[in-house]
Amino acid sequence: MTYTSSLLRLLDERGYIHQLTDAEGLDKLANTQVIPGYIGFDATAPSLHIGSLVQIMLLRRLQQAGHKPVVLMGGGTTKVGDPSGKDESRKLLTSEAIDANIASIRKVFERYLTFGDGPTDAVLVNNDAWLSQLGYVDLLRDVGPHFTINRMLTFDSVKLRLEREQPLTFLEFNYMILQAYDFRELALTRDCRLQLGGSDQWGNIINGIELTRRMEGKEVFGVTTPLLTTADGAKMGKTAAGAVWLNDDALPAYDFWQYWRNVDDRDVGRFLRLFTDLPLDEIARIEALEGNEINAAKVVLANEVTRMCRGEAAAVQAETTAAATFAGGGVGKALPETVLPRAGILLVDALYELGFAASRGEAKRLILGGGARVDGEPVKDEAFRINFRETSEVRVSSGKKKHGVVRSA
RNA sequence: GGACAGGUGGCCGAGUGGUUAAUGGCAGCAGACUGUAAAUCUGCCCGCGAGAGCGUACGGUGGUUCGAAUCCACCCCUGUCCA
Repeated sequence: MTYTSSLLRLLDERGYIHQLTDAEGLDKLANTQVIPGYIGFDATAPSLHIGSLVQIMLLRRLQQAGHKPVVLMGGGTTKVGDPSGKDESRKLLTSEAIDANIASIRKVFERYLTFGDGPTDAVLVNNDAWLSQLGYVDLLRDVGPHFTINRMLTFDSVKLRLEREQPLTFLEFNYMILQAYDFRELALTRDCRLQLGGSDQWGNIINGIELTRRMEGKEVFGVTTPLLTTADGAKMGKTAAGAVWLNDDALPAYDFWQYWRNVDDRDVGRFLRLFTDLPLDEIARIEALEGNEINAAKVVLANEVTRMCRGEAAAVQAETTAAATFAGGGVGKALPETVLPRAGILLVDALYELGFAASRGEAKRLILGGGARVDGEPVKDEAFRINFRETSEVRVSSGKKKHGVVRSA
């Protein structure tokens, strides 16, 4: 359908919409009032990674379209553990750790959203505030009648575990109930009318909608985004070094920039629409570039996303460093760096210290496999020592993409 | 509580007494080709050690044996069915 509200038009044309519960109803509502809409985020780590970036951008779009973003931090649900997260060891975090995580994660949201007390200003809430107040019997009586086990068993997260014959604890089984309760709570206390989320959250969102309707007689809506995979089918955001974290202190800006610079050709246009504020006609123009020229679009993508997430200075420095490193064969400021004693050090140790190899053995194999370079020259001798005769800094590379600097002490 | 089936390296999954640091696949890293892309082909893929080698590893603990992921005992965990 064609939407009349600026909100749904914006989301639609930039590729955020996978499913929505009542397109017409939501479209109408978006035209008549400011809609507080929320998305839930996990608080198990001190930083979110780019797997959550669509969701963050979604809240940003909500605000851009004149509505109110509500960031729901799952401080309470974190204590229970999401069963869809495979069988991850749900280590029990202390309340202090969870609070610290939330404070850290908030910093990223502040780059994407405007917080405050105004009608369309973003707010951040923690579901621990209400979940930890719940009494078991009360909860059972209030919420229990609205869920049937029959239905709960049909949920993918549950079905998957059962089919794979993996354990699903009762604790985890309750996760969906608490999530549904969140929607009802936010609808009641903050007049939240909309929950957004990834397509894997569809079931949870529906549960919340149903529960809110049954308990409060209130109509609320849900929107999901397509599950974001890279063009070759992998889940987004995992690299060798681990997740692509959003927080500065979790991943250097240079590496963050490089992630975007290296996306698959086929992903460039989609990512530009989702993750940058560039106008659509501009995106259409640069994503049409072919062959080698598509690289220019990737640089734009990297610059825009890094600027938004890490700030202007970080983006500029990352680009400068990349240019110097790849085009000039030189050394840029933002490369990883390690300082080692003057007396000639083993290349093996340098690779290890720079984080290009997880162990010295791995570093050796890298050298023997022909992947190590010193100042651009391949080195195949695993006993190679770096000497600082001429200069006090040497460029050490693992493969063609990972570069670092070794300085003499 | 009982019967049966299971627990192997990041994941999946072979292996039922020795030549097994453990077949194969996925993921990952590197090389070639390229455009810091994709696809393809090749090599690597527990740790320490220059090396010979040493250490650690097949749920846990003991045991049998010259020798165990493989056999035995007990325990823990998971699944299915029964009570």
